[in-house]
Amino acid sequence: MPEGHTLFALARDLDTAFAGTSPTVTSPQGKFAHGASLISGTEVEGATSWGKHLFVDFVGDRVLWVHLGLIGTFTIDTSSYAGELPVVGQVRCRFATEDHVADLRGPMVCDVVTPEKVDEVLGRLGPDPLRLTDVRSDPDLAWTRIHRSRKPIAELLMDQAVLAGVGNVYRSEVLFRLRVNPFRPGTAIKRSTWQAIWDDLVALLPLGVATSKIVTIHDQVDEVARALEEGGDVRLDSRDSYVYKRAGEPCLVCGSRIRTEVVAGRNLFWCGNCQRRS
DNA sequence: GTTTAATGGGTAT
DNA sequence: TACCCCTTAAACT
Repeated sequence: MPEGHTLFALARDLDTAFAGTSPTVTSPQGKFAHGASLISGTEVEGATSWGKHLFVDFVGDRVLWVHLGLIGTFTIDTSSYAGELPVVGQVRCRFATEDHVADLRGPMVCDVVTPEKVDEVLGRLGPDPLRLTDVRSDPDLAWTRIHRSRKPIAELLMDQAVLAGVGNVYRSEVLFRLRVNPFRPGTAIKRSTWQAIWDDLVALLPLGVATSKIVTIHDQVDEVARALEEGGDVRLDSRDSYVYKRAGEPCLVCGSRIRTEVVAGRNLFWCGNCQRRS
């Protein structure tokens, strides 16, 4: 269930759990047996993410490269019996120390690679709104591709070479929040509109990291942002969206029926009445 | 019990 | 554009 916020939080949590340790790495399911043997017992230097890609750095220039795809999960268990945690289901890769067990299931990519390969992967990815401090995360890099492309903006937002980390929920929701017509070609999008989309993602994704939910409804965004500023507990029970998965229901703003159509291979949701901006 | 959808993306046609 | 892969839970029969 991964968009960029999920991977960012996962990298942070893996880093906390395993950096400086030398976990036993196995492949209970067997499909990663060789890769696991290459890194098992080696010290973890740290874990980072870019967009939907996760990298776990090991001493000795070996990197575990993971992409969860549509259905992958990577869960960390910190129970006191973690070292004896039974294997449930198809576990491609397990990290285990005395204190923690992390199980990877259903990834699209799980490979041991070199730092050079990581650079190659990063080179194919656009700016990540969660990595603002990195020089590679310049929104102008995305703009260069967007304003030259005749593809609809709803498709461009999903293109990881344009923008890294946005998936099917954030694209529908951010386009609604900014009232942008999802079918406008990149060539028709105003620069100020792109800047507004980027700025909104920069604001929204950290809320996703903090809550493990995609928060886009304005009231909830305000509530979570305030809680974060105050450093308090960030809790959010409901999981609402303006348009995502609400086909046929009334728009929360104008009451029109929310529409849906497959764009870039996934179900796009939008309000035809509210979203007219270019 | 079987089918489908799911916050993804690569490769072939 | 179509097909394929990966896993799981919910929606079907």
